[in-house]
Amino acid sequence: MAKIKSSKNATKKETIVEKASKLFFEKGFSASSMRDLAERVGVEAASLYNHIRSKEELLQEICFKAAQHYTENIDAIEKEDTPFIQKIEKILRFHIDQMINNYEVVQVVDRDWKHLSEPHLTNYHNERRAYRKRITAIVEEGIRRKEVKDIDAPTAVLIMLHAVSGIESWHRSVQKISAKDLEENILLILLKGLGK
Amino acid sequence: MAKIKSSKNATKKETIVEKASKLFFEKGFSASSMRDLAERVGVEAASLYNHIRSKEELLQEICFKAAQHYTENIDAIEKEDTPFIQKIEKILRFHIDQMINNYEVVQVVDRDWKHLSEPHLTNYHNERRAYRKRITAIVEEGIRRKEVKDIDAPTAVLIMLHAVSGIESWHRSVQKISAKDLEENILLILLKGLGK
DNA sequence: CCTACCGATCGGTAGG
DNA sequence: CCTACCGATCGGTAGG
Repeated sequence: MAKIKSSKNATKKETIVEKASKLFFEKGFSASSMRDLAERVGVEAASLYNHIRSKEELLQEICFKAAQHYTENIDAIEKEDTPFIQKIEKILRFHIDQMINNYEVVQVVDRDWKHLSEPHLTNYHNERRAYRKRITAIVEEGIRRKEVKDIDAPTAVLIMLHAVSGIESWHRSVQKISAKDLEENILLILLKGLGK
Repeated sequence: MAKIKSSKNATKKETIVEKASKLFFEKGFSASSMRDLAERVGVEAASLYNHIRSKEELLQEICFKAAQHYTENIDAIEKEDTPFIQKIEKILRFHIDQMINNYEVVQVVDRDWKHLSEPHLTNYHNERRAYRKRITAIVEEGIRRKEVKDIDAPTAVLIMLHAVSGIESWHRSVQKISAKDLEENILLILLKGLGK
């Protein structure tokens, strides 16, 4: 409930992780240097290591915090007693919201999670697979109840999750469309299709 | 027409670019070293520079060759005298095919084009925008002719292009679904929607 | 195509 | 939090 948004009462480590998210988003994890990061934080590179153990720890923080956020959301949706097509809609709305309001983190996680080292790499990979499986189960139940078209559920999940990631480009564009309109358009396309 | 597919009569430079595509796909452009690449090609790192000018030239080759391929396809589709909803379907089929049969290149281009230096970065960015605009124009004409739902066309294009990129995960998965079934499922979802 | 090597930069540590 | 510095690795060149 207590959402801290880059405010002054954030830990120094939190500040570092936040600056790292933006840096990694802009340059990618591998092309980002600790000296780059230190400059943005406003200290010397060596000083960062009083708050973090390594560059990779930053990536771990980013990836697993995001994963936890995703898990909490799917927990809540699974518990709800609503039609399955509505659960799918809520999952989509959550991902759209994340991509609009937390896109640096989302993009870094999607693009750079492969740079995690073991055992974190395997752990993260498993979390990712588990998350997709839970969404797949919801889609499959939706199909069984005739609320969803008879499609291959894992394929549908891949499309749902990746279609939404396209909004990243929206941030850089002229943004002639509002965030709300964007959300409704995406839902319309994915739920009802492009064709008339 | 003459498609050479990693055959023996490829130039040494072509071999290097091909190996680079796979390496960049696996590790990302920035995390790939020329010594990595040299080992895969079977020579010393210094020897690569008899065939290429720099590491970045490899990325340029990959990005602009792909861009040319995309442009040729949209050229052909624009010329066709078919319903616009069919043009959209053909665009989708082209991208699905690329993602299934040429996924290393597609992924490298999408993930690492930002590491191009000027003036290539701007050139590539412009080509990308122009390509999307041409697809957007097709979607808009489809809407005008009532073949396509009345949606925000740029948003639809973002979704189309990114939804397809989700298939990359399909490669890593168990592949219980065939390429043909995958293609038909994607088209069904994007053209007709998830809902029943 | 190789050996030998360059300057630059990297992530990270020691010690205060 | 800083100065000073480490070994490793990077992209790339010289010269044959």
